[in-house]
Amino acid sequence: MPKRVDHAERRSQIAEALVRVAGRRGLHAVGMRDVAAEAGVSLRLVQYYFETKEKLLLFGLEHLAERFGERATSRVRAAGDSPGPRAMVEALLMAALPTDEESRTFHFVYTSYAVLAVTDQALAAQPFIKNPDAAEDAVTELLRQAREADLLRPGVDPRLEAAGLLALSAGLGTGILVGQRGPESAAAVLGHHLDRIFHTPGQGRE
Amino acid sequence: MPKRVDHAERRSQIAEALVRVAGRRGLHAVGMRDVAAEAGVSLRLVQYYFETKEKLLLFGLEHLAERFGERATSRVRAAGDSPGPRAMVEALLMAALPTDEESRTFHFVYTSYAVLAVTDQALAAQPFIKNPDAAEDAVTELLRQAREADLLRPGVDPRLEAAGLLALSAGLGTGILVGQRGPESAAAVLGHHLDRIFHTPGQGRE
DNA sequence: ACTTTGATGATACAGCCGTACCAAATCAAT
DNA sequence: ATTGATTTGGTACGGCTGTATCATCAAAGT
Repeated sequence: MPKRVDHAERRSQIAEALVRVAGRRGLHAVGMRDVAAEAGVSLRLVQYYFETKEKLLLFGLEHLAERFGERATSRVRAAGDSPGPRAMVEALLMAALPTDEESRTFHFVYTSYAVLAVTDQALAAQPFIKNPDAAEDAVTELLRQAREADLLRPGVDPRLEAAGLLALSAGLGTGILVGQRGPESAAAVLGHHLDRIFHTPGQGRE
Repeated sequence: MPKRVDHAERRSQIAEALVRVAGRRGLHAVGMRDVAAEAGVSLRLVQYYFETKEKLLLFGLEHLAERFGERATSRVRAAGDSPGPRAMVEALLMAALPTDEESRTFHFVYTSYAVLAVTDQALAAQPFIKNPDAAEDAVTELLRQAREADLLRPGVDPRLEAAGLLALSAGLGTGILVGQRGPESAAAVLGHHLDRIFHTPGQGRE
């Protein structure tokens, strides 16, 4: 048979081009031609791999979520060989904050998707419930493990705190995005709440 | 002289039409023709009061912020004749949560504006820094008053907690918006954090 | 080597968008 | 009644959008 090209990789390349241009000019302002130009291919090729724009956007969202997942796990691994629950939770939440350019793009484009998803059923279907729910489950589980290891202050409800931490991180993130708050300030607030939940290793009281 | 019409009121009527249709179909999908139809006027009239779409959007944002301010103060007043700081803070934060249709529209359209503002300098200029900063100042001041009245648990930093509460409320709000979380769940998380900050009136411990 | 199949490029089509222009009503106050 | 602000209607222009059509080019297997 003819030419062999890895379809999945081509689609990923195009999807990353979509994310890049969306991060620069906003998702609402992204056209097929922009994506094609950013990816360095022809408009026709974008249509060839994604027949319609809706499918492109959908795949772009999946790709974005996947890339963020990789980033998050990479951050967690960078926290040490066998990081404690606190370090893992902190790495997880900090990875979601738009501090550097990559995470800023991620947060921005993802929020744009979220806004679109409110009125677009096709977008809302999968990721915007399943994805944060998974994160909440993960953090909840980490807090449970921490509680068993007696790393938490007494009276801490893992599920409630996990939900709060994630919502807090999201809110701080958009605060940074719109320029209301600096990354340091957001990190300080987040750190304060982690201190509130976790015992400080060395001392009993802060 | 000819017909006397209150320009400010007409502009407000059109702006509310903009908010309504934006709440239904999304801000990105709003056109001048849609606004005109929703307001029950001609397209020409919309151009008459707002020469350009950008000015219409700008005024729509100001109008939205103003309307939300009124709603918030009304909610605070509804909390009682002389509500305690906790009731005021709670009313403030709860007013921002998209529970009923009105607040849902507000939160949705406002978030849409925030996303637009990231790439649109004209939109970002005023409201997205000044506005939340004012809210943070207000909550901070309320917490300070509460601390002086010995209503807070020891070791509470008003500014830090105010920033956290507002970011938390914003994050929970978008969580509700995208369908990840119910209003009750969000209210529970928020209430938990208020309990954490404020003393429960009757008892020393929860 | 050639054909088949995949990949690519250029062009064109409707359709909607914001904006603009023109002409004609409508109505209150002088 | 004249004046002038207000409102409406129609109509049209570029420009952009997503999508479709046509033709072409490259490679792999019988």
